[in-house]
Amino acid sequence: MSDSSPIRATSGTNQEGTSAHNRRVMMDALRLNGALSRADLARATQLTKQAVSNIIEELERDGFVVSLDAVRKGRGQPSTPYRLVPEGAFAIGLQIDRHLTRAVAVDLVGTVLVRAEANLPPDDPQGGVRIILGVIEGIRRDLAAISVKSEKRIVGLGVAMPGPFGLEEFGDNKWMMPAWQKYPLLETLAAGTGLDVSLQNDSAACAIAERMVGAAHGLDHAVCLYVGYGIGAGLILNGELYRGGNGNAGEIGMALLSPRGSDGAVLEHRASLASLYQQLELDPSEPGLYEHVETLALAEDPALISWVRDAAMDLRWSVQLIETLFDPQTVILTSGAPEVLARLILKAMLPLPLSIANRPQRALPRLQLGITDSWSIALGAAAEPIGRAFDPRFSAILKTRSGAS
Amino acid sequence: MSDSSPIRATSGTNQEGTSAHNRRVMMDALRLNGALSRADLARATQLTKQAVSNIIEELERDGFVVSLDAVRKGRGQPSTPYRLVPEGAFAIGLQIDRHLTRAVAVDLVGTVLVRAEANLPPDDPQGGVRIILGVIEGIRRDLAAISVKSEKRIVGLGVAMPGPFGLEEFGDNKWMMPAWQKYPLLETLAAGTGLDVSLQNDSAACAIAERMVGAAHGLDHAVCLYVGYGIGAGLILNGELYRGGNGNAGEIGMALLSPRGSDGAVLEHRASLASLYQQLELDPSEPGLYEHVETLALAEDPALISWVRDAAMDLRWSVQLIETLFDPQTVILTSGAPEVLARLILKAMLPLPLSIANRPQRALPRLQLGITDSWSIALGAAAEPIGRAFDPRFSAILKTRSGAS
DNA sequence: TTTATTAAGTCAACTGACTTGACTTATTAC
DNA sequence: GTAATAAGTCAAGTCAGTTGACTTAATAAA
Repeated sequence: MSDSSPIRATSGTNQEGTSAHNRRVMMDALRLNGALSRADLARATQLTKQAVSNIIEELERDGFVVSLDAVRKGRGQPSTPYRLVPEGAFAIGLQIDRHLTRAVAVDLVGTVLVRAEANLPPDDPQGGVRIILGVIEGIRRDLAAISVKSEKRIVGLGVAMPGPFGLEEFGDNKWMMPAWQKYPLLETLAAGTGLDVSLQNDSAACAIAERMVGAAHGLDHAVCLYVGYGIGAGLILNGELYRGGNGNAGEIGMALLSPRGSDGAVLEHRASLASLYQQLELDPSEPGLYEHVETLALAEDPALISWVRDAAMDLRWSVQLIETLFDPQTVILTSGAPEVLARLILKAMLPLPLSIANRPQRALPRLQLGITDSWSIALGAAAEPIGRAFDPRFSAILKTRSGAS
Repeated sequence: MSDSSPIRATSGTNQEGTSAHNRRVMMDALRLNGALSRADLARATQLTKQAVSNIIEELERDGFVVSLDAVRKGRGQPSTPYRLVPEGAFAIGLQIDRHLTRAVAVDLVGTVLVRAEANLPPDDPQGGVRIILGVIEGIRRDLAAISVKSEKRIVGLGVAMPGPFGLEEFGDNKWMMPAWQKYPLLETLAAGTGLDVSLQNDSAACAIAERMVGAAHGLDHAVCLYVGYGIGAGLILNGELYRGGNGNAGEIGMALLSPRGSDGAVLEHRASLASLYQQLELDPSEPGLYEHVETLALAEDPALISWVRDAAMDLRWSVQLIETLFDPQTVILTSGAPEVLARLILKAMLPLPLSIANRPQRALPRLQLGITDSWSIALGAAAEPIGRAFDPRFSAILKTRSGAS
């Protein structure tokens, strides 16, 4: 059938959607609050005790939750708390960078169980994908050694790489990895692994990681400012990653620094690690770069400190911008740089400019340091399929179009 | 019961939620596509013909939809299209500004049926609210004269006024109307009208209006740049107004123009109507201001044109910022100014700077003019309760906490 | 040491919104 | 004319959550 109906509408839903949502709600509540009894869950989710009982029973049968010892607390029958079973699900996360790839396997609660990395030939997606598939295979083997049933419980493969995606105008930007942009990466990986594959940019991955196990845990409105080779903002809005109309929301590195600047200078020209490398005349493809920068930061190298001071000026402006436009509960600074450097940058960014975030009673700091670990992007990539499979969200309730052809 | 449980969780749902969602989906589909048959609706929403039939029957009984004449189109039984009944619901919208208030009544499809305005005493919420309640009463009387059943079918009262809300730090900004910020406005209006009351800022109201009947109709990602006494961005993200963690998202007028500017200049210092009035030495409280500005704009007054040129520089920067951070399908320029002036500003903003919105095949212009009508804010305010009552959204599926006290 | 109170959790029948599959109706194409 | 096609209905079926009574197990009070 070549029936391409122009009618646009939101999907309807039915009992399946209800049930799927309620399962997600249960698991989300356990993730957020730790162990909870059926009665606790009933109160928290507004469902009846009976409904919760049925759902928990099913989740237990499916291996997603287990009961703990009953606890006595005051009058009444003791309650039996339930908690998530980490081995209930796994996901694989893949970071693809210019010169290397990192892959991790995580479990349902976001613990990294296996990790592996490999170098990538520059600008050669075909060769790169061969290497990547090998790495993933290794990860899966190691994971199977840890948990026998893991293969059946892998919910997906998340990929993170530098964005933006789908543009052709910015050909001069080396960090966009043009060769990779044109390559049918997702399809190839899906075919090669048999897994559902999803794609995020680096900063989105960081944001997802922060929400699952970091500073944004349990927050519904948080922005993750990622300072890497480029600069991006990962947006958690209404408890979910926001991607924008074309999947490129949050590309704050491309924000013009000033309305009047004739040079068209953008944030990442001055505050990204690329600009640091340039200023210090370092070769980004050099293997020992990370350690070298770490050493310089520890030694408070004057040239590096000078860059930090300049970059921090621009970054504090970008935080004000983020607060002004998104009004998040907190902004999280993450980076592909060593933790020492990230701390130096954060310190140099304070005090922050006045913004609508200056409110009398703040529960959270305006700016805080996120996960500073070179595996955080791969972790975030892996967290995405977990979230997609288990977090409560609108799209999970809706019926999905089934028939293809 | 003083039971303030610290357990946080998303609400669960049940058949009521399913049914409520599906009703909303039907009405949304009819709003977006015009008249549709039951079979069309079934295909579009993925529900079965039978489910659609039941829901439509119920909606027809409740007076939200009616059938049209059957239409023959090719082989098969002719289909009976249904459309929304405008008189199915009404809402009242209220704009509160420094010196005046405007109120409108709209119907289910966003047609303005009644309008009224009145002057407000400056900085006197108590006296102001008395006037406002009188205006609303008049509106309701006029509406009842048009549609007998209207009183039973008013779904809410939407209020729009300049933001941001809930801050105390920016005491010097006259346009924030500090006296009004402290006054328990919503409670008083709810008590005085017996209606559900909601609050938005001006730019959010504009965005809601654009989505219901303007340039953002049917779009899920659009940003409305509102140039009024202040400047704000109304954010439609994932098909819904985004409010941020504290309800102040989109306050782009407070964005710092540059990381290095020692003066802390923000966008609305230079590009808002307040800055225009200041530069032309006009008194904002003068009654004939709107017409005066219109005359100047029509005459292409040099001083005004000079301001337009300067403001446009800053505004095109802000559009680039919006595109970079939100990646919307389109940006809509709206204004409290006369249409001539808005057109002058828009023209002066072109060409727009390079951004991620420069994509090969764009369906929509990057920037377009929105509703330029001094009643658009009141219209948007009125559209909010309609959307809240009838648009498909996540929160409408979830169970709501019932018991209080 | 009872006995009352409180709270967790289960049982079994019920409800209601969508689904299923067969059927009716009304057109057009051959 | 007859077949094909599509809209829409009928009536029984399914299933997830609801309801209200009940059971269990603990603490507080008499």
